[in-house]
Amino acid sequence: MSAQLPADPPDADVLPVAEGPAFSPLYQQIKALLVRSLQDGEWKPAEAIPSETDLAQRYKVSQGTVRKAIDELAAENLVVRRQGKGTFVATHAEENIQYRFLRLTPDDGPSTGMARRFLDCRRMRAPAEVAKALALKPGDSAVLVRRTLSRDDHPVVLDEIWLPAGPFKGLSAERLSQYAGPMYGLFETEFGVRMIRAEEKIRAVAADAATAELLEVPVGTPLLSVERLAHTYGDRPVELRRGLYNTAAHFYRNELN
Amino acid sequence: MSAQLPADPPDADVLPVAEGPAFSPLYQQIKALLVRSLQDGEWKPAEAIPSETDLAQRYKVSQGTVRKAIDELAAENLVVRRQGKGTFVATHAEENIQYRFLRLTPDDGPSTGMARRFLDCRRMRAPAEVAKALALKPGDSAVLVRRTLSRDDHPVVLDEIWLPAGPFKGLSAERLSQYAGPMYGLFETEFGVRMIRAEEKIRAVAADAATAELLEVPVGTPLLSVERLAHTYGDRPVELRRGLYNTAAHFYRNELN
DNA sequence: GAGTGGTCTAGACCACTTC
DNA sequence: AAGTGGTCTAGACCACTCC
Repeated sequence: MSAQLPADPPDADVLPVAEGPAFSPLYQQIKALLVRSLQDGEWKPAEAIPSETDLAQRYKVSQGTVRKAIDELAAENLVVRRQGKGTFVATHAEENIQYRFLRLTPDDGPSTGMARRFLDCRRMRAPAEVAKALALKPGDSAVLVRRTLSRDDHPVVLDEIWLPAGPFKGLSAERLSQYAGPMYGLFETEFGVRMIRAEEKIRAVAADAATAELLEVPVGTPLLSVERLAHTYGDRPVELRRGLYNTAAHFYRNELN
Repeated sequence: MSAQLPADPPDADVLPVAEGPAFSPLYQQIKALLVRSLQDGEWKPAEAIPSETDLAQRYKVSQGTVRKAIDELAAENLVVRRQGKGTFVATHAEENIQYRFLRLTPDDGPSTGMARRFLDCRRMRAPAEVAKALALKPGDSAVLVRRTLSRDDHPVVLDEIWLPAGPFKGLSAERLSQYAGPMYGLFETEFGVRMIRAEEKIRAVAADAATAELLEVPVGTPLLSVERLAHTYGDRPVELRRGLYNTAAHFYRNELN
């Protein structure tokens, strides 16, 4: 448990080793260890992690300290607590909320399902800005996926998705089409890449000719441009996505606190 | 502390009164009491609330229970903790982050200040949709404020802000202009209305003639339409705002978890 | 040094799920 | 009944701020 573990709690005259700049509380160290285990795949998505008491024994700390570590993981949506059952690794597959990261809502009624259509899936050298965003070496190759999402037979979203070719070897339009759930579910189960967190930059843009045709709107129609950079464990960027949303009958919802 | 307080903690044979449907943990009850005190103005914005030990005595619970209540208030940004100093009521005035709710970021460099210009401030009967959003009775009057925000002398945001006339009696363009900080700071200190939480609906729209002139863009330019409903304590809606953002050199940033 | 929030422990009991 | 997360307590000590 590193330098600063009390070992036997009170009045041990082993002072915490003040080794320079860092101080991190015990529960943060435990949290880091848990994240490591998640990252290493010790517990798979949708599986239960050990109980709090088990973990407390394993790390030689009190149950309350483990609890606080897990509390933070739950707040970050890395795990899900279920009273009486256990604590489970979060997953994008088999989620009731079909698209955890998609903030698009229809003007009327709640979110019904959307039909996916894959236009394209090909490998190429990553363009400079993609390489930069995904922290690829210049010359590394990337996968470009293009697809639309439709509601009631009308296309609403056009996505252009860039992925590093390395981890996503074997990704194809067929694989994508065959898989039933959300794309991030496929990434998780087939490629071992879990999306944890993302940042989006949103703008208003005019539809160009190609986009206009695919979204079935006049050229120049204002569209929402949503540029997403998604990260996996350790804040490593693993997907750059640009979505164009037709907001004639939908809106992007957000909560401010 | 209502029905379900153990009184003397373990093995009191006073069983919790199972009165129907609700069960709420002690710390939630404490939290509700604290919110009530905030709402009633017992502690003013930017003031310190009593220490955890004081509150524990006052409510006859342990310090840990008070702590958990305050933890949640801090997570909801109702209060701010500062180690060694105390816990303070959150405020929109005197905040380092000038605009807590404004998600607009310049493409280059960090967020510098924006220049405000008030175009309009007048009272009128609330239009139907405004009345509905703000839960006003039909015929109630509302205040409409219109303003722009500029960076480097270029207008970037055009806001149209609807407020219930009742709580905002005396609001005028002069008052707005004279006040230095963010508008929500004025609302807080002058009208006792604190903005706690907001929901935004975002769309892409084309600039109409009037908007185009104010934002100095060609008619038809795609703009971000940001419709915000802001709430005060108890989730009561108190502001409906529609902003039009020129996203040529700025973007709306968002974090997904 | 006194006061405040922050961490950690140990133990009891409650609520929920499963067998 | 057993196992899990959830609540609550009591007490000790640490880190930070201010005087």
